[in-house]
Amino acid sequence: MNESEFALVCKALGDENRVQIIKMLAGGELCACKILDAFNITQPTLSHHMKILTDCNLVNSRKEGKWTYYSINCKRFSEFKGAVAEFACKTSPAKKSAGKCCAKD
Amino acid sequence: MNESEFALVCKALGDENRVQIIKMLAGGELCACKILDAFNITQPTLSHHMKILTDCNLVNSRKEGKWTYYSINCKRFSEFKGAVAEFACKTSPAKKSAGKCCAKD
DNA sequence: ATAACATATAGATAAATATCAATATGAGGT
DNA sequence: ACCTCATATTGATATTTATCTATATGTTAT
Repeated sequence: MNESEFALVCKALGDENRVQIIKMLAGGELCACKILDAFNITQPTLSHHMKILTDCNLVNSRKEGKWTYYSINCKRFSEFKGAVAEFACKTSPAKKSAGKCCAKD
Repeated sequence: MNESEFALVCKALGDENRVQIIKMLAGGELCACKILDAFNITQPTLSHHMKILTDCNLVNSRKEGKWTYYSINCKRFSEFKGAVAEFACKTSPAKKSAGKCCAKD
C-alpha cells in the first residue's frame, strides 16, 4: 500500500459514521438496510459512505437479489494494519549538536 | 481511544502531506523548518498541518529558542496502532437463513 | 533599541465533503 | 404489465478543509 492509498484509507476512516460501520462489519457481513437501521442518516447518505469505503477497497460489496451485502475486505484491512504497524517511533530528541536548526547558510 | 478520537486521528492521517510528515518524524524529532524544506507548501500551511497533528495528540511539540521541535507521540501512536489492530475481520457471509434482509415486518 | 529570523494567527478563497430531497435503476412479487 | 422494495445517482446546499497572503508574536543577535 503506497502513501496515497494509505491516506485514502485513513480519510475513509476519518468519519465517525464510517468507523462505526466498519465496527459493525467487523462482526460479519451485513446488508445495507441493516446498517442503515443503526444510523440517523438517509439512505443516499449511507450509500455515499459505503461508496467511500468500497472505493478505497476497505469494504467488499456483493449483490444478492434486491440486497447489497457489505463485508470488510480482510486482505486490504491487513495491509492497512501492516502499514500502520510499520511506523517506527523514536522519541529521541534531535541531536543538540545541531545548534541552530535552519540557519540560512 | 474512543471512536471519535480514533476518527480524528484517521482524519489527521488522511492527507498525504501529513502522512509524509509522520514518516519523517518516525526517524526522530525534527524542527519545523526542516520539515518545511521537504515540502512545496508555505510556512503557514505547514503550521496548519502541524496543528492538526498536535491537536489529535499524534505529535508532540516543544519550543527551544526560536525553534519548534516536533516528534511523534509514541504513547498515542501505540494506542492508535492498538485500535487498528483490534478490528476483527470476519469474511463469513451473512447467514443465508436470514432470507429477506430488511423485510418491513 | 533594532533588525533578522522562526513560527503562529487571521482573513480570504477555492476545493472537497456530508447531507438531504428527488429521481433513476433494477429485482421480485402479484 | 404493474407495483413495491432496496439501492444508487443526481443536484443542491451548508460545512469543512487546504492553501495562500499579510500580519502578529516571540527569540536571538547586533
